Amino acid sequence: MLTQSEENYLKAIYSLSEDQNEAISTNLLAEKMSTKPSSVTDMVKKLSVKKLISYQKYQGCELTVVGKKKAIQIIRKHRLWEVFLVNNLNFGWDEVHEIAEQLEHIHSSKLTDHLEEYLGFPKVDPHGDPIPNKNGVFEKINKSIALSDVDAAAKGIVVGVEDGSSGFFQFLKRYEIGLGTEIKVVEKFNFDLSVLVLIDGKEISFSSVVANKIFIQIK
Amino acid sequence: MLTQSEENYLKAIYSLSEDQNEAISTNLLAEKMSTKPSSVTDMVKKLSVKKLISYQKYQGCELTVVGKKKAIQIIRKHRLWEVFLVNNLNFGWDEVHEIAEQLEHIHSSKLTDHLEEYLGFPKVDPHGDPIPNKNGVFEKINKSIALSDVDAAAKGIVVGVEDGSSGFFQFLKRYEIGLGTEIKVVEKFNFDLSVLVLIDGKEISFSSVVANKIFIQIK
DNA sequence: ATCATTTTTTAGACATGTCTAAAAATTAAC
DNA sequence: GTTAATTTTTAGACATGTCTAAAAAATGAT
Repeated sequence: MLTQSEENYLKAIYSLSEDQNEAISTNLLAEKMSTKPSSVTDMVKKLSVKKLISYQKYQGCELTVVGKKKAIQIIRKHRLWEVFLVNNLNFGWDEVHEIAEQLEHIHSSKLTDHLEEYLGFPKVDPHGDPIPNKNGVFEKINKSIALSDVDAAAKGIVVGVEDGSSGFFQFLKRYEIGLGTEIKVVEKFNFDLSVLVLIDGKEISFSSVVANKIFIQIK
Repeated sequence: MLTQSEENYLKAIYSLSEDQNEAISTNLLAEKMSTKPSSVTDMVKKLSVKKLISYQKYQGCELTVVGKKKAIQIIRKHRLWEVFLVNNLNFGWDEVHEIAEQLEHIHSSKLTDHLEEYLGFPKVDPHGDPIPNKNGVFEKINKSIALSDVDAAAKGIVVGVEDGSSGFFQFLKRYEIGLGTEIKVVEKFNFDLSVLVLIDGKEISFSSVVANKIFIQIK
């Protein structure tokens, strides 16, 4: 039986491994876990003994097949609980994360499976992230994301805009933006939350109001 | 924020306090918690510093008003989750305790309240135990219990029998047992799970099959 | 009222998961 | 390719919650 801390490390390693193919460095993992590198070294040794990760001194760590399965099962629980909280208990999608962080550590696969069935075998959670099935299988979905939430340098195509005033649609028309338009985020400005983007070779600055309403899918 | 261990101690002290009015002794609490008296002493000191219990060396402990409120809130969560597991997720009433022991430690009063509403403000859990409301108020219910589950020396009146074969009703008739009949449990035998009871001054031995089907309410 | 038994507490230990400070290994710079 | 900067590990510490063994207090017996 894994402790909550061990489970959280597995989840963090899994998450970081999605963004890069190499082994996860101690420092990177420490930052992700909001802890110190020395603490990470200790934990990484323990998980290595348990064969959940492979780890060589100074070489970072990687999930083993077993470790990856464990991580996916935790993510499965997290996302199923988020669906329950939003769909059944009327929580907003933005307030469920913290509670799901706790619920994901409940140990009972029967509970998870019954919950999944009760929810009607949902494919994605309220944030659009895919939910692994009982066997850990899930589809990699390129979910849409608001321009305001995209990291700088990201490139994608417009897959949706928030239904808004006709003024907003005029705006989109003026800049020749529609579904399928390719947008690249050049820079983001924190002082006013505006976003500088590149569309068809032209640089345009979007206010945060606009950036919140345009959704792109990153390729 | 209380740790799970602290919460479990509060719950145990509350539970023991229901059966007796005096302070809870260290040994009794140790047995309830399946731990050693020395561990209890340590924890009891900590809870005392936090003003959740009153404790004097060698004099046992008692919940303070604040401690009692915390304990009741944990029990509230436990019982609400049991209702959810049985009513919504199709668990049997006998397999939910362990899972509820985990769920009761999720920290979010909003979650508890939303869950309660979602379940339709149930008054009792699947075992017939009352569920405290948001303010910790609940009715003390003398719930019915099968003869097979009653402790020796308990006395009560029959409030129900499980619907069974006509042969069972013949049996009840033969012994002049019906709703309202007073039954006292004299002794229980583990080797065959039979129960020796006293009805209207006569001693009768019930097989476990029968004891499972007769429900009494203890006064 | 003293002695024996039981209960409870203390003292010291261990495991988990964290930290700081210092040492060691790796990587980068010239 | 040696030095400097960075990364990572080690060593030792601390808090939590547990334990064992021994001491202290309370209870019970005569």
